[in-house]
Amino acid sequence: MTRYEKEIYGIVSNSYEHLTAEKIFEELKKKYPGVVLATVYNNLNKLWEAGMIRKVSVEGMADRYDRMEKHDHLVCRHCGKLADIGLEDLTLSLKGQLGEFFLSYDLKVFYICPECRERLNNENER
Amino acid sequence: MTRYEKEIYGIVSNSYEHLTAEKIFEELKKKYPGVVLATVYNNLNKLWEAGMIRKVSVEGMADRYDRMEKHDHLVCRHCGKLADIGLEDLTLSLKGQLGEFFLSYDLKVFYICPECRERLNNENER
DNA sequence: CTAAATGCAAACTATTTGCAACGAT
DNA sequence: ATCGTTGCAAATAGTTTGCATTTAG
Repeated sequence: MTRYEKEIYGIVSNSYEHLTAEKIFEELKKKYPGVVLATVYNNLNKLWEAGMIRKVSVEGMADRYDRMEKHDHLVCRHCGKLADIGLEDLTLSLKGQLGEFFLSYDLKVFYICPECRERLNNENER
Repeated sequence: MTRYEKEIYGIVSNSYEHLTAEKIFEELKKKYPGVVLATVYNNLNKLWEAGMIRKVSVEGMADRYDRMEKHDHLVCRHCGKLADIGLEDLTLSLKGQLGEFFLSYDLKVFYICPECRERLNNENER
């Protein structure tokens, strides 16, 4: 594992935010000002292919990177922000339905986040 | 509803494939050779925002457009192809866990599709 | 010493936007 | 006459690639 790979893995897997490549790049630059964005992308892809980090894709937004630890995502339909949520594990049920062909799953739940809800309420009251 | 909107809605909602904007564009051109890709994107977005079609986003691939009818997706981790699958409906369970804030959910199941499985097997036997 | 990792710039893909012309009410 | 729709070209965002250079085992 190279310097950057290790560093990027650390950033992604220790964060509870859902960082874009750009954010990770900014973070990494604090310690290694010389690093370029392409290197970040290359390492993110390597880590993803090695199954060490997750990539989270939501229509219209840049991909986010996330720690592996099992959890699902809430996605605000208003502002696009992600939040973690631990829902019932579907693995067994899916394995039952699909057999050994099952690899993994990705469950996203759409909602309106508390901040957006509040904002919308305020706008309506006026 | 405009000509193109209607046409595009028809293409997407009558197809069991998971079409990209590009494919829809090609389809539409057969009937309306003058249409441009930007118009397709604009109409797809309008339809999506109106809740009339789905947009399916998988990391690294162009977005796919799909009919609304409730179903989940199998995604091949090898070739990226999508397939429909009807899994147990999670709506009630999620509403129970999240309350009225719940809007909808998106469940993708990753696997290796039959074609890729076969291809991989053949390669191994050699 | 060698192979892999990095920097850099350029390429590329998917998608969106601004604006002028057009078309339907 | 007006307002939304379209064509067009250009812009943008996100991401990948090729190649020369550097770095690490």
